[in-house]
Amino acid sequence: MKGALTRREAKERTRQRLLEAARGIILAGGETRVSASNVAKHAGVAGATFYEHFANRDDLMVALSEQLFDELRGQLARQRREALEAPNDEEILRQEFRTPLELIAANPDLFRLALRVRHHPGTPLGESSRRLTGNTRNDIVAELVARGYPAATSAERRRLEMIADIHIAATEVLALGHVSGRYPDLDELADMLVLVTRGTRLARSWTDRTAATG
Amino acid sequence: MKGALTRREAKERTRQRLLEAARGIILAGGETRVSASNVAKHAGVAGATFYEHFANRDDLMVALSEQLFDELRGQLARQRREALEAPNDEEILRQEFRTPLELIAANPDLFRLALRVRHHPGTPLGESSRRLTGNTRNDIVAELVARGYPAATSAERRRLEMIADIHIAATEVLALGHVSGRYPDLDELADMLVLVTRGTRLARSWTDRTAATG
DNA sequence: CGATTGACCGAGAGTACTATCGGTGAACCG
DNA sequence: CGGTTCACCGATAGTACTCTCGGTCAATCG
Repeated sequence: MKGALTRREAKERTRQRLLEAARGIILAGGETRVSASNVAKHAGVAGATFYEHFANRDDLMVALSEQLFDELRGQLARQRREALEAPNDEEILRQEFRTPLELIAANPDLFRLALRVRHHPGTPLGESSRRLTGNTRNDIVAELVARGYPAATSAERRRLEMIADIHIAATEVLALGHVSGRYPDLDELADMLVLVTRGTRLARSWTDRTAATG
Repeated sequence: MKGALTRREAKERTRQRLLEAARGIILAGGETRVSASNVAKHAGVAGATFYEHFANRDDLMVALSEQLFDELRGQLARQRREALEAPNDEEILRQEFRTPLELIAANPDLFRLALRVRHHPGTPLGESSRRLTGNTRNDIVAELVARGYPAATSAERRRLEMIADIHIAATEVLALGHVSGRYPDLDELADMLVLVTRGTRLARSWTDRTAATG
């Protein structure tokens, strides 16, 4: 049962070794070093074996991208759902910022990777990273609607997206400061992010005045 | 004077052709296609000629990085200085957001490039992009101090950096939405960014309570 | 004008990677 | 147990790139 693996098990094990090798290389910041030959070398298999498991480099990247960000996406969604069940007071809002901050702080390499590849169009990693942000934005918009923000007109919905974008961007930039060592205290970051919501909250009372400000 | 170039002029012209070719390739999103041979081909010179002008690929990237972001950095600094001379009312704050938004909207490829390379450590483009953000952050911190935000303790100065980070991140994420076609109205974006400052402004009255929130 | 310099070039050696092909031996199956 | 399958491998053709070297010829200089 242990020393004797079936062929199928052995092959799956090799595939995971290849994925792990690629994951290690890429989280260490070596996107460009993720080549079929280099991944095979790190996984301890011959170069030709790589092509028994993946059609080409891109095929590996697709599989890896999903594996890399899927877990993070799941955790974020779950934490957000849990927070939504609680009463709607200030401390809960604060927790809603704390949990993603903690998640990021626990996975700094993965977070840096997400930032690094986000604006790379046409790459599997970029797609996956943007999907993560897109999901989060949708969740936040839904929550804003639940909190009573207007979403009747397209202008109002666009504004909710803007607010969500700002909340995400603010969270990320402070989290980056944290993993870079500049902002050590997560509580302070969460407090600051709550203040941001105090500002964006004011948009709730905007009348619909499509570009009629000047 | 026109058909007859001195040797020095001709060489400088070839160098600029190489830089322009590289610029074109890179702004089109082809970082990986910026190779000595490809740049030479696009510039219409032989591959060997590349090495008459640059020691290697990285040498070109250093020169290109400075050229690419220096102009932008200069424009940003100038606009910020102009805005600071005006009286300190709401409309001026709004203009301080509008001008960078307009600058970004006028240079979408350059903006996307800056985002794309920002988190790439050890590359000349990354360095240059981060230097741009760093300058902007310093400018904003200085302005916050001028507006009366406390900056006596290191905790207070750190908070000013956090606020500056948030203002930059919010500006950038909305600008990205604009160049992506999601947020067409720059006025609306500027209004939203002013609201963000209404939130972060509340941190001005924080007493110094180093991680003493819970 | 005659000699020299140097900007440019073609050719090519060296390197790294992709993807394929035929072979090998252990797992698998009847 | 004997034949078959297939996961893995070594070798290698093909591609793209880096960087160098020696040659060419017009600009430059005395």
